[in-house]
Amino acid sequence: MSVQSFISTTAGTLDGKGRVCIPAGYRQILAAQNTSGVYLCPSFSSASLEGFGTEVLQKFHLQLAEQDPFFSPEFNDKAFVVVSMTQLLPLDENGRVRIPDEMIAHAGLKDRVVFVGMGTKFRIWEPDRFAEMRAAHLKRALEAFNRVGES
Amino acid sequence: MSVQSFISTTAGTLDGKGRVCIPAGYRQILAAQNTSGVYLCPSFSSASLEGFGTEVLQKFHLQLAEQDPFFSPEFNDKAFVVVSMTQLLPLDENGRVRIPDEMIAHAGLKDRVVFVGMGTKFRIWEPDRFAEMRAAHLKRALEAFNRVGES
DNA sequence: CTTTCGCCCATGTTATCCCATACTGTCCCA
DNA sequence: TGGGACAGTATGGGATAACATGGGCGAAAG
Repeated sequence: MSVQSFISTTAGTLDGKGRVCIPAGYRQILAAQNTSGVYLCPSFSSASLEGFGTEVLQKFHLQLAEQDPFFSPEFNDKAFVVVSMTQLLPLDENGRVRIPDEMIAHAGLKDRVVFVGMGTKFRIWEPDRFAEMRAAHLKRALEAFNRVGES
Repeated sequence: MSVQSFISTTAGTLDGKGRVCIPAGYRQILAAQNTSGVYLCPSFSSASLEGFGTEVLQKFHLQLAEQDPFFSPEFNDKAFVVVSMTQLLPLDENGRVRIPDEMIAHAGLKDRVVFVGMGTKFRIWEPDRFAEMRAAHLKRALEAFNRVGES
């Protein structure tokens, strides 16, 4: 079995209860990682949410376990940024999660969302913000491409 | 099943009797570590309290055992800070603990608290102090992120 | 005798579970 | 090649249990 990764972007909805349905393909990947639910945390560098399975978190947890929990400042720094902001959200039997209000606020979610595959993780965006962000990305990529073409 | 760890940050309250309700998820982890109650001690590096189960304490004992118990100054320092300040607090049947007054004073707790997952342990903060601390942490993390991005 | 602590019940809120329905793509057969 | 049936998927909403929190009472301690 090959290493599965989150790809493509798919649309979804955020209902009145603050729930979103995780795409079926993503759920399969999460299940394959022995993840009961999905890990979610706000992206600290963008207005979106990051979703992933145990694979990402476990790697991080192992790093932490090697360090002294009381006397290593490094431990506290690392643990804080990622671990404290991450939540393990359970899936209901239809494959949905309830997204905490702070996260909804952080990503500026309204009633629609997009899931964006990023390989080992995926992101959840408010559609308009995502379009903006993507346009900027494409523009930069195109500029870089043209620069190479000229030389 | 993978090693459970304390993640996410959740809000809670400190009532007039000096009690806080440990989040249900944390209680499960503590129970899984065969901890009857919760170990609590003042953080010596911040204005917060540290909570953990037997796992941390055991590891700590192993570390200490490797050192010379009589002639290592380090031993005395570590042992003093952690062992002597740590208390095993019992949970009532609703999952609450009575926090000793010295600890309430140390963390500057008033009527609200936040539980901050740190992997193998968790911390209890006064919300305003936590927000301050978190802002500083995020700023540093973001700076580091941008530095990497530029190079 | 007074105060504190531990124990237990009551309540409001929130999340979890469950069912019903709409939808979409896929497959099969005409 | 088109239409229809079906299965997997997505969404909405309602009932129920779990949780967090406040308060009361009795026992033990000072």
